[in-house]
Amino acid sequence: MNAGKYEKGQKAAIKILDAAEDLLIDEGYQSLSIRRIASRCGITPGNLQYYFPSKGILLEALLNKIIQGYLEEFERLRQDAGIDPVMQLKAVLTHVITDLNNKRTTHFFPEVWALSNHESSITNSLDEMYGAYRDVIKEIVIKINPLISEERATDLALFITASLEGHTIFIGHGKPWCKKTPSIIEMAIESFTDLIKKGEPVADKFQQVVGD
Amino acid sequence: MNAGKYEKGQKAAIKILDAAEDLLIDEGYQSLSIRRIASRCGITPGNLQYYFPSKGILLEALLNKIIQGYLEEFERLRQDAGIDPVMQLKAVLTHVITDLNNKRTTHFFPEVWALSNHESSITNSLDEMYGAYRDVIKEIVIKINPLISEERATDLALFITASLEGHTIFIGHGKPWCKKTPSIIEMAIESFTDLIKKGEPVADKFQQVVGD
Amino acid sequence: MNAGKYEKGQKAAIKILDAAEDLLIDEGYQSLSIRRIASRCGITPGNLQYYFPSKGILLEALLNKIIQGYLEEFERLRQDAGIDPVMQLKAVLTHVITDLNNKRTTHFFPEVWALSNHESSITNSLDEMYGAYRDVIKEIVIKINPLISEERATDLALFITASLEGHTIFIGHGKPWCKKTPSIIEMAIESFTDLIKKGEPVADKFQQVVGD
Amino acid sequence: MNAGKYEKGQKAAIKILDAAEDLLIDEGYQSLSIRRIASRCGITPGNLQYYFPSKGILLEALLNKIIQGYLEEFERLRQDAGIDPVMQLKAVLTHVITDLNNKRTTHFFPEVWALSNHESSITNSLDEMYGAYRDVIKEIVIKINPLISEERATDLALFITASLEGHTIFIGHGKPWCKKTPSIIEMAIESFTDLIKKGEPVADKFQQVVGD
DNA sequence: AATGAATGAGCGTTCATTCAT
DNA sequence: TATGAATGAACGCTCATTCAT
Repeated sequence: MNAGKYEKGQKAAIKILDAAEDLLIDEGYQSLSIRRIASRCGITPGNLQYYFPSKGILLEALLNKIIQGYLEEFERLRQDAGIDPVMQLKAVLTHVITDLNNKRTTHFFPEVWALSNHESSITNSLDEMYGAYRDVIKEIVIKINPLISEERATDLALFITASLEGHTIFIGHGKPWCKKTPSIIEMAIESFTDLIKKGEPVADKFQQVVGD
Repeated sequence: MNAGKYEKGQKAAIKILDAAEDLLIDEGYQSLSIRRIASRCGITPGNLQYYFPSKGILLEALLNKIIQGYLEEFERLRQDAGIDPVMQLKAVLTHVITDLNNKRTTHFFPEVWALSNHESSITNSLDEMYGAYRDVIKEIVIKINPLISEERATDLALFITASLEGHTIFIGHGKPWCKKTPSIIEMAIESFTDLIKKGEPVADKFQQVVGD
Repeated sequence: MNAGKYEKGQKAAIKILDAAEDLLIDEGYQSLSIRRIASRCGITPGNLQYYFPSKGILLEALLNKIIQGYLEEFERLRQDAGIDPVMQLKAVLTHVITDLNNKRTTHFFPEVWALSNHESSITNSLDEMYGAYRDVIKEIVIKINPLISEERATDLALFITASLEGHTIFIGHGKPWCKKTPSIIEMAIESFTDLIKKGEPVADKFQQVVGD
Repeated sequence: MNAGKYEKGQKAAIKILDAAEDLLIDEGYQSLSIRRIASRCGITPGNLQYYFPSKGILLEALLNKIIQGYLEEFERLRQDAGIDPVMQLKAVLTHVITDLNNKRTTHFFPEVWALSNHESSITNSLDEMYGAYRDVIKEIVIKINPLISEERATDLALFITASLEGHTIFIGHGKPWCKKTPSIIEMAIESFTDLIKKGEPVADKFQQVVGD
């Protein structure tokens, strides 16, 4: 990327990425063409390609930019750690689930989920973001139940974050179940807290039966 | 749709939809062009368009075909109702989560999630499918906890199915957390069963505190 | 053409030509495709091509059919010969100019004028029709002014009919000068009658001056 | 239109319009495709579309260009006003009728007449041109017969210009009556001059009869 | 840093036509 | 007679990209 060498160029690069983001959110990846991005920010395709020599490069920069926003948000969530970890979990869950209703969140993630199945270049950035996300949750999990094993905490964080992502499709922006958001938040808090407090699972199916 | 009235034509229509499905799964919606579908099944674009006069019509037929498969699966799950509803829930969760690892499931859903944000024609079929999915879960929820209200059952079904969808992105085919599938299944069973058994939530945060 | 061997086939051929005519009038030659004609009369393109093996053949049949209608009209005009040839001229002019307002007349002729510049197969039918048209006028011209030469009568008929055709574009169906039709009729009657009565022209410009 | 801002681009845009005009004249509107125009001037369809983003835009530019030529011609005719208005009328009629024999005139107008019946976007430019055309004639009409009413002058101009257009089809380039052009000119001069000099028409049919 | 110009490939779609059934 | 099926070419158009200026 040629961006960022001079101030003017930095501004132009940002303008391009902003236009690209708007386009991606508004009309989906199928409509994300160099021409349309360029025309959205009033420059020529040739000029755009000076900043981002190929569409792939632009896409990568775009994803990193958006993901960076979420990473910063996760960092903020981590630092908002109150005294009571359960309250912190509630706060995080409430925040994250509520955020699903932002058009940006609702529209951005399905696009990258789909893309990442076919373009491995995208997978890495996404994985990194989800890693940071899980770390926030994992930290809280351990605070809530310090006796838990490292691996169990990892698994719980995976289970919790993955479950939350699933709600995007149902209670996201413009989705038919929007009004159920409070109920979803309540169930999430309830079930995840219980699950964390329970700690380790019973070892296997046989024991499960015996345990009953 | 001009789909085959002779046997030969029927076969061709099926061949087209199969090729389209393969292409969608393998390379994503961005690569799903009439020309590529046609060349995949060795016919000309003109001939393809004889069967599916527009890309939109083909896409609709394709989605309905795939979704039909899932609908039939849900129907099978419902009829596999054993004596013990908890065991049935376990079976369904195990089946559904395991199925996330099928390449078809892993790749198909993110594509339609993304599409449905921008093409409302797709939303309907998808909603219908998820409705049937939720009904299967809701039925089991009520069997497990007959005292539960209609609305709570609905909410629980929404919460459970949405959560499950989220795992697609993490333990699906080719995803880095595949090996965690058994753990995810265990946590799902554990937490969803508990949540269902608990029944109605306490009304709100204030009452929560008071109730304690 | 395979049409006309059996009654059923004749009907089908007529149905096709009627649909083709409607389409030509409504949407112009650019929209006159085999497929659209076929779908207009509820048959398949393959079946249409049984009656009219190629588009050119269909077009020729279509033009002949329409032109036949005008030929019959001209024949009727000729036979409506009253006692007074001047009155007959008035009647013919009034009829012909009024007919320009028929959508069929307004739309059909520009299409064939354009076509005949590039497809000589069309020119013949059109020439034949205009020949019959001129003959009607010529006959009246001679009746009005029997002293006139054969050639002058021919020229006058050409001048009159050509002039009339020109009004199609201005006072035809949907044209901005429709309401001027009565005035146009009056001027046509006035000037053509005078011109006919005047008889032979002065031979050339020099004589014109001398003649004065 | 992206028409050339550099000299090179300007030339290309002109080259495109010239090729388009040639093609329209030579082979008719049915053959006027982006691809054929592009290949006629040795560029790619993509490049052509850089200058004229859609076929409609190109067509509009093409018609305006051609019509502009005729508008300028009419302006020249107006300014060639000699002392004697009758002589000016003769000059104009001679020029206009003679011009019908130009292939461009013979072929262009039937195409746009046909087009304008189905594409309203074309009608406007054409109407404007004919308006200017009629104005030239109207001016001369008034000079020849100053006692004439405004409305009568308008009607006469309409009658004259419309009549002239009609000859396109019969004495135009390659038409069978070409050799009659001098005779047509003579009759046009004769009859139009007389008609103008006569002035207002007798009021209605009854008076016409009585008047006789 | 930015534009104008150009390419070549691909897109969805329509077309006249052919032919087995 | 009539349909269903298939072809191959062309259509208008958009695209990512390149490059001289």
